[in-house]
Amino acid sequence: MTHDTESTPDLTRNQALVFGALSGAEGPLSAYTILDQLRDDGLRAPLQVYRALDKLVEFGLVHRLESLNAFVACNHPAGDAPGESHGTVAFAICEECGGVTEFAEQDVVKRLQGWARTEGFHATSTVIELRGLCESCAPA
Amino acid sequence: MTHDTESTPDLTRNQALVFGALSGAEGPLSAYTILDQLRDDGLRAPLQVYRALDKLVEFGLVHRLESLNAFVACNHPAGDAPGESHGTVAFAICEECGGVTEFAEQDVVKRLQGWARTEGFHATSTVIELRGLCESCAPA
DNA sequence: TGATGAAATGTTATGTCATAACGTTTGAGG
DNA sequence: CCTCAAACGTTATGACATAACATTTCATCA
Repeated sequence: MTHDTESTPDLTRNQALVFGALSGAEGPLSAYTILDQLRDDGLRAPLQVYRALDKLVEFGLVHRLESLNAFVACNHPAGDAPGESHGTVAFAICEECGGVTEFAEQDVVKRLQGWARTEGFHATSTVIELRGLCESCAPA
Repeated sequence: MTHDTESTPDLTRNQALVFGALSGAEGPLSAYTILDQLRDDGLRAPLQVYRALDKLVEFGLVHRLESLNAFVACNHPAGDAPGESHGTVAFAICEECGGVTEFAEQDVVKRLQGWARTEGFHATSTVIELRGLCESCAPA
């Protein structure tokens, strides 16, 4: 144990390898793409990657993009305290360059929570993903 | 041609079969579940279902739930003119009973559009899905 | 009427994403 | 040291989706 008030937990070897692959990537990666990149590091089966991904998502270090069946390293743009990190975030996914922008729109989340409250729906997770073209890739 | 100002287009046989299966279902169905239900009607291959689904989604009669890899018949709760039907809608998916509630929160959409505008992101589609427990299934 | 072209269809094969089930290894704490 | 939970390794299988190619349907129009 590396002592640890409540920050990022120690990663196991496989978790570190998978997180490294995602951190170094320009965009989202599928589990099988990650596996291919890590063959030389000893990973051999999809399950090794999926198990690491499950944990990394649980730790909040990685996000799963539902509309892509792929994963990205978390990159929320600024101040988050160690204890309680982020809540719901949204993603803008460029279909041209593959780039993903993570953002938090508190008003959006509040509105959705409001709807849920009035309907008695108890949300455990929320998916918000925009698909389209980023500024660089959009036609002039 | 059944003349047609700009309402729902005529469906082909396969499209009608698939739409019928989704309309009759209590919750979302996967393409393969639909296929199984339509074997007796002559459907034999996944592609027949996927092609029909593509069209139905294009027509706005069916929605794809990204976080479930499944499909539901559209059921937006009220007034929509024939010409321009709905824009972005959101879904609340109960993980206990499988029920799906479709809803439109215009403020949420506006906020996301606002973010996109300021970032220069040109969204072509938007996914909003809440996962959790519906009122009936939530613990007392 | 009958040529024609776009859309839909039928079929086989394959690609991609994800987990079940089993046994083994690792390592912190008693 | 023992023990137990967590992580790991491996094989097999399940679930979701599309490529490629041949054929049929049917509204349009010369």
